[in-house]
Formats: sequence, structure tokens, C-alpha cells
Amino acid sequence: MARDTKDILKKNRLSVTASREKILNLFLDQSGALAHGDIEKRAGEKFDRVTIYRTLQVFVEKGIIHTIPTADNSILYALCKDDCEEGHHHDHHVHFVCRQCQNTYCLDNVVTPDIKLPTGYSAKQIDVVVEGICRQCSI
Amino acid sequence: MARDTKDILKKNRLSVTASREKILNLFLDQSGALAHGDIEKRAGEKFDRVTIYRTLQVFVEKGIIHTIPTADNSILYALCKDDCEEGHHHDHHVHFVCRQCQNTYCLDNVVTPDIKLPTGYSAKQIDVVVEGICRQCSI
DNA sequence: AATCTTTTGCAACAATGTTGCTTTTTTAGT
DNA sequence: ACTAAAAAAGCAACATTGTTGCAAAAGATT
Ligand SMILES: [Mn+2]
Ligand SMILES: [Mn+2]
Ligand SMILES: [Zn+2]
Ligand SMILES: [Zn+2]
Repeated sequence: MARDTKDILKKNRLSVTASREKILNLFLDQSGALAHGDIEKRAGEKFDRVTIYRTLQVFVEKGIIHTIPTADNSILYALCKDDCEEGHHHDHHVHFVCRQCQNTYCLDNVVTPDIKLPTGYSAKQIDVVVEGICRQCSI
Repeated sequence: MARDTKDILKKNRLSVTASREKILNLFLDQSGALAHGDIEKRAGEKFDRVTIYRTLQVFVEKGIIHTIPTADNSILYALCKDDCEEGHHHDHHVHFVCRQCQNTYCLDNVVTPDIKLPTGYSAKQIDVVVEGICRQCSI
């Protein structure tokens, strides 16, 4: 349980609690994205499902984590490494879903491209999800 | 109930049934994407929920409709206008979610860009979802 | 340490999705 | 058109996932 978690929570004006530290640590210890279900399993039966839902919601609102769109009805969450703020995210990176290991990664260095839209449409946010084989799995 | 639906179903070697025709027609009559819930409402209480689930599943497998990734845990479906085949989709267009009317549209003429990935990653499929204001809503 | 505030856990509920089985409908062959 | 075989629909039961209100517990502040 690194000291980091307390700092991150305090910096975001959140009270420091066991579940918040635990859940935040899962994200810090992990390169990929996590679904609510993953957290429920890895947290080790310790926390109520409702607490996890509420914690994830607060983390998203504070700009600590962001959601990743998927085509299969599961919301994924990953740490924000960009300069996200409360109520305002700035995640402009591409997400990668591996068909083999099933993990989803933030490709923090791959910036979402601009998209030329037809007249009349204006873009506020662009999400790119690439599906394929990740580095680990192509070795 | 246009003649089209029967043809489309037959072309895909599916038996022609009332629910399949009804659901297929909802997609044909509609420019935007539909969620399972939308279909349940618009079909007018006529069909069992299970039938709708199974119909959507079959349509996706046959390449008649495709799913659209969302960040809010709802699977959206839209007609395939590209040359999709059974078990193999070829939808390479961008999807647009309007923040105002909440509709999701296939921008069939906007092709998904290539993404340069870090070494080791290989792409099989690229999904782009643009969020903003649609043409209708910006008038 | 005492108080005030926030978060947690619980229970109950709602919504969504799945499965097995029976009945009904469709299809294909006569 | 009639019949037999095959496929799909409907139903019920269940599983999973997400939501809400409220009392108890824990955290922050003085
Ligand atoms: Mn990300
Ligand atoms: Mn589409
Ligand atoms: Zn992988
Ligand atoms: Zn709109």
C-alpha cells in the first residue's frame, strides 16, 4: 500500500478510506484497464459491491480514472495519466484491446487523430479503440 | 412491411418470421442506431424480450447489423451498409453520438483512419466513436 | 476527545441478460 | 395443399448487473 494513494486521494479532496486506497492501488499496480467485476474479484470479497460502484463513480468525477468504450456491454476503467481535472477529462489517447489476452491498455503515447466530419457535425470528444494483438501476446 | 425484409432474410438463409421482419424494418426505417431497449419499446410489446435478444444475435452473426461501442454500458446496433458477410464484418466507418439528441449515427462516408501503433502491437479492427453535436441539432 | 461530515454496508429493488424446455410457426418434400 | 422435419418463439426460472434509501461506522475537524 504505497504512500501515493493517500496523496492522490488528498490532492483530490477525498477522504482517505480503506476501500478507496485498495481500489486505487489496483489501478496503480496494473497496466491494463479494469472492469467493475475485476475489481470485485481482486479486492478479495472485502468490499460491498455498492461501495465499488460509488468509488468508481467518484474517481471518474474527480478525473482519477476514465472510462473506455467497449462493444460488449462492460464498462472499463483506467488511470488517467493526462492532466485530467474534476469534472473535465483530457484523455486523448488510443485504447487497445488484445484479442488474445483480452486485456485492454491505454496507449498513452498514441494520440487520437482528428476526424474530418461531414458539414453540420461538430466533435467534442473522439474515442478510438483498436482491437488486435498486444506486444506481450505477439512475442 | 416492405418486400425488402423478406429478401434480406432469405439472402442470409434465415427463415422469415414476424419478429425478424419487424425488427429488421425498425432498422431500415431508421437512420440512427438502436439499443435492445429501443427495439423492445418500438416493437410494441409484441415480442418476447428473449426473442429480441436472439434475433439481434443472429443478425450480428449474419452481418446484417453491427454493434457500436459505447462508454455507458449499452450495446447499440445499426444496419451494415458495407459488404459484411456471415461471421465477418467490414464496417470501417466512424460512429457519431450526439450530446443533444442522444442519437448515434453511422457516418458511412467517414472512413476510420489508420493508427500508428507502438512496435509489437498489431491492429485487426479500429473503432472510432465521435461525440458532439449532430447536423440536425446544430441547425 | 467530541462533534460534525462523509462513507460504508445492508437490504430491497430494478434492469438486463441467459438458459432449458414446450408450443408454435416455418420450411421443404410429397 | 398436406405432412413431416426443422427452426423459432414464448414462457418460466434464474443469474448478473446496477440503483436507491437508510442506519451504522469511519474519517475529518476543532
Ligand atoms: Mn485510457
Ligand atoms: Mn455503423
Ligand atoms: Zn495480449
Ligand atoms: Zn443530435
